Amino acid sequence: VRLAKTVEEVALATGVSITTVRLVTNGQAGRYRISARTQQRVRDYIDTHGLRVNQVARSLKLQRSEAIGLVIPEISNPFFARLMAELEALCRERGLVLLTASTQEDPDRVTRAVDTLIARGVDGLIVAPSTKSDYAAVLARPGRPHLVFVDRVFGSPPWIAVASDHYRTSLDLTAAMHAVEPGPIAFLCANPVLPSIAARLRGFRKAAKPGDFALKATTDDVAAGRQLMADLLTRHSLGSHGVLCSSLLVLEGALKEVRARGRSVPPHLLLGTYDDHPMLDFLPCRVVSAAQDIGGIARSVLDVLRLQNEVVTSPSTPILLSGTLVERVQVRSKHV
Amino acid sequence: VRLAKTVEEVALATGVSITTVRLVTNGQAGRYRISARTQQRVRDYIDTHGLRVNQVARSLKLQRSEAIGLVIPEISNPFFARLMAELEALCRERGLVLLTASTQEDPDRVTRAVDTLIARGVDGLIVAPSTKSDYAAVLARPGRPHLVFVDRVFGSPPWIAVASDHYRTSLDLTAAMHAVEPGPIAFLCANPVLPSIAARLRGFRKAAKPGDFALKATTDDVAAGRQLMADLLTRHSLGSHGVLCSSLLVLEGALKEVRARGRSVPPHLLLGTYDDHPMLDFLPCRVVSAAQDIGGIARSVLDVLRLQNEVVTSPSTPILLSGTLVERVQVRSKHV
DNA sequence: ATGAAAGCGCTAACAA
DNA sequence: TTGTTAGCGCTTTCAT
Repeated sequence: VRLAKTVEEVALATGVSITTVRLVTNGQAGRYRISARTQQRVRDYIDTHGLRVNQVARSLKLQRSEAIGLVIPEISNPFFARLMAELEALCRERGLVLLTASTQEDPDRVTRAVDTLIARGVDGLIVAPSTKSDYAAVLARPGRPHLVFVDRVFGSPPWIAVASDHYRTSLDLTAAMHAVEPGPIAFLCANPVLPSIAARLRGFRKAAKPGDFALKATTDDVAAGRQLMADLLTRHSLGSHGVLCSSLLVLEGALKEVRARGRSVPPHLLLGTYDDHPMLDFLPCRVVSAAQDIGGIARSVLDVLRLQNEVVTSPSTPILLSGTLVERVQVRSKHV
Repeated sequence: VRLAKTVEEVALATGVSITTVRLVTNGQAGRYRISARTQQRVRDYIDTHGLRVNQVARSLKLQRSEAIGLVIPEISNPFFARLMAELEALCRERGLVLLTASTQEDPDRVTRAVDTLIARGVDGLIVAPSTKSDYAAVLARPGRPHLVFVDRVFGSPPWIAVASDHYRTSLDLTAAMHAVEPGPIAFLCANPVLPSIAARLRGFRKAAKPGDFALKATTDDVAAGRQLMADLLTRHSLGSHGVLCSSLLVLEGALKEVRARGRSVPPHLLLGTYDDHPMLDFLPCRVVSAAQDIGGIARSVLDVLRLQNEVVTSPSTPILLSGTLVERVQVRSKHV
């Protein structure tokens, strides 16, 4: 591995001052009329050895870090893991570094994470909040990093937010399940206090047919899924309904419960879930899932995030991206 | 949300100098005999308003950032996602921030990522390298951040590395599959140039019985899994062998190929895979998987990572952690 | 018992 | 055409 040289090393090696090196690399060489020969010498050296400037000192001087902060509830949630991956890739393209903090859905930790990231001088903040809180303090102060909310749109915030259009997706997903299989649908629904879950529930109710019903939990995790499936099985057998899960974690829990009872998933079962994952291929039954456009969300977020101290634009309505249905419902021949 | 005040704001509000505020908050108040009354006033203010020091300036002064860098091939790989989550949690406990860069298995990007992170002043580096490269330059320079390798142990490095004991795990996993089902095992093996894959292959060969065989690919991704399964199916039917996949990505690809052929997974199939994932619950067949102790790896890494400019300890052999077999092989009753 | 001041490495205006 | 310098906000030593 050849590690890049510092500015000082370049200056020493080429026999010019540190200022000259920086003028050349900043493209200010023309403005200050550094001689072509000097420029070439510096450039040649850097081309072969590389250049690494101390970003800490640079950040202090410029009051700008070329870093942005991401605050998410949980890295192990596949949605947030992918969101983070997409954002990281986009940031790298733009020469930015992404600082990620996870908060385990603890509102206190969200505040602390935001504080930590501001202390580190991030140029922008992307936050998936756990509760409806007043972040006006961050947004109001001029010179503070600009903040964009993602995934969770509590109420109609006067600040900018990017999320999937869960309501519409839910309409489509419910309709798609009905199209595949006329039987009734049981909706295993995580805590509808979360706005994304609430939107999904509204969409489901709107598209529901007689016989469809929802069971609700008080969290959004695997345990909630187990509980919901347990509730369902006390009243019905698995084959009698389509089952729609409000998130992959709920689906995981629901199937864990089935396993725990020593049962297996009937191949004719119709399963629906929000969010998509390659491992849904593993399921032995028919599955309709609603993939979020995570790449699109990441791009939108970076588009609206103002990294310079620009004038914060006036309050705006949330940016909603539509998802894509993925149907794994083909009839499969018997085992290979 | 109440965001913390800066040192200057605290000093102004309490009517003392910035120095005094810092002496109090650094616990140096006794040494410099700040009056109890002053201390109390400062503390009270901070207790109610909070304090946020500019970490960028602090890092520049102290030549220490309380941040560590993590360089991984791919965030979307569940193993690395979880490793990152575990490291992030441990770092937060210790007041550290984790900077993560992903490199898509591109050795150039690894070097650039290391450079970027050093430029940001990280106190330590954790790297999952993509190839065997000479990182001696990083490790040799005194005053440079200490580097620990994780997951990938190329050769017998003269520097410290932490990984799972893939060889032993592979022995156990192969043996466990034979214990469940006497039939032969086909090992779908990703590119064995990766040291973890190579170790798994060695373990498989050691524990293999007559009739067992390995098919090899040239990458470690979903496409490799599809190809390997395609190869297998040209020669054999799915029911005739246990199938052992060298990683979850290979398993994903293998099952994608089965689906693409319009086939389904026979319930009596015995599947084995390295790495565990909750969604393995989704599979309709018997599964034996080998979970890595990712939490243990994260703890080990942070234990051996020297954040201060301590004397780098002498070359050491890799730290190998054992995994845990997870068997999903119980006979399940018919569908609920 | 508290404040003043230097210096971390960089940038950009200004001096030479 | 190139070098010198002030200052970003903090820590730490020294002066008051």
